[in-house]
Amino acid sequence: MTNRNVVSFENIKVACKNCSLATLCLPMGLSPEDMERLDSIVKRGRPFHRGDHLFREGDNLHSLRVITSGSVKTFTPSEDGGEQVLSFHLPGELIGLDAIQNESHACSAKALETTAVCEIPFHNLEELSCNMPSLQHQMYRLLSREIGQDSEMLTLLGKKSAEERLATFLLSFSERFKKRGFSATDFFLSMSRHEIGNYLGLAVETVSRLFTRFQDEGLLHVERKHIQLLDLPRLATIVHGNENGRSHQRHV
Amino acid sequence: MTNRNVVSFENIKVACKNCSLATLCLPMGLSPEDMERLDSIVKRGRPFHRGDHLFREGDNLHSLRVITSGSVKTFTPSEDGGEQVLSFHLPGELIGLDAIQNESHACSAKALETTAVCEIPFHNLEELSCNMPSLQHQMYRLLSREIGQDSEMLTLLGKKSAEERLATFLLSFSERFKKRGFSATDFFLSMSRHEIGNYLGLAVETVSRLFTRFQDEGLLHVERKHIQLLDLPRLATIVHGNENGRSHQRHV
DNA sequence: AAAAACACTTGATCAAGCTCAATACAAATT
DNA sequence: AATTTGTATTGAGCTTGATCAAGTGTTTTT
Repeated sequence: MTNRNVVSFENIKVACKNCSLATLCLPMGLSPEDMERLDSIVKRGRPFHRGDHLFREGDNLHSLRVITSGSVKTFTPSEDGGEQVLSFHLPGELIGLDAIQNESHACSAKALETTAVCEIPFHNLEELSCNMPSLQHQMYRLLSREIGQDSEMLTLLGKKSAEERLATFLLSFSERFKKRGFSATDFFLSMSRHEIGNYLGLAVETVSRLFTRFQDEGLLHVERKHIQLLDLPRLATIVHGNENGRSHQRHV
Repeated sequence: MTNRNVVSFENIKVACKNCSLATLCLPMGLSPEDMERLDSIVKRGRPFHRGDHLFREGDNLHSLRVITSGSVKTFTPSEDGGEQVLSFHLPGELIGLDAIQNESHACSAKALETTAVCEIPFHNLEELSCNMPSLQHQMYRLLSREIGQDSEMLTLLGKKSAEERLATFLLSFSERFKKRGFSATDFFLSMSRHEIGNYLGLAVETVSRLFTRFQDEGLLHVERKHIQLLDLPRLATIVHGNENGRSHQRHV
């Protein structure tokens, strides 16, 4: 009873209710009591290092994972070492959702830098969500959001030009960093040019050339992975098709 | 008590347990009792005609919908009348899942031919799934499956050549028709060349040329919307990159 | 039945972006 | 500090698939 209120340093770090990501993360919108119930099934392991796999395609689904710090790429490897990057994940984002269907992971996940995650054993989560309508609702919302995001990506890959793709990519990160309390205009990208190109359906060289061109046009300053966005409004017009300046839009 | 077992013609038609799609559809895997509970919230309206909207982007989410006959395309319209086709749906498939996040539809859906649907009011479904673990599980699986399918589509649009895209498209329909008890090699596509191209990220002309070429190569016979696949194995090798014959594969 | 609107096909041309190749730069290793 | 390795940039040329244009066939409207 006495040490009920004595919270160790470690506990402060690890409880959902004390986590700065709570409003972006799975517990978003849960009542304090519900958050505590969720918290009771969450496991925090040791951090992953750059290049470590969080899981591999084909692995059994044990847990969904939430990034708490660092960043991760998910991708579908192909026989020959090639891959399709499916997404980049920042703190607060839930990964592994595509594994629920077959109880086995449909993609692989790799840490892009030193990365910490919360593990949420799926069977516990499912059981808990049965008795916690707010959690079930949150799961439905997160799954649905993922579907919506994929649809945007389909439009990007199906219809947008190379420069629209890169501008979209940069503004997406800008917004996501901002939501997490970081600068919207000055940040480091943890992935390589190769991974950016792979994700956007472009060759590395095209990505590199576009960075150079964007810099020449005064849209941004780039030095390796360090990006400073200098003209958000103009980047935004590029994202939305750039009606004026382009002679050829891709088939509508 | 006496007419408990007297089932009217209409009831036969409309009950999940008598529906030939039950094994492909939302009630898949539910016990007979659970299926009946699900059945109690399902509404069957009158059919849609070619070109009718099932819902429009921005509409409030009232119901998820399952196609029972016919076919549907979903798409995100853009200001100027252009659109990105997101998917084509056949009987047994659940649509509207991307609307859960914001309680409003993120895409529009249009009937490609005369189409009947079951409507499942989402709030009832959510409530029911709270008290029915098997239904909740099924919802998680279906949402997860959608995410997995979108990922495959990202690979298609990000990495595959025009001929790989069309071959993938055709084999996908072949398999889906087969699952529904139709011929895997002889079917009608309900969408236009334009819609196929839009979906696959290709110009109409390219789609048309590919159909002609595939026919010349003896892979299929095509006459307007009527497709006969003549060489499934060869189509399958095209899907998987066609290691032999292609000098240029897209950036890996 | 004719006209109009639409969908599809085929051909010719062009450009966006890929491939190949060489170089520059940064980080890691010795 | 020098070497190696990996990553990024830049240039030249080429290919895929888009665009433009014309023509054919089909469906709908009058």
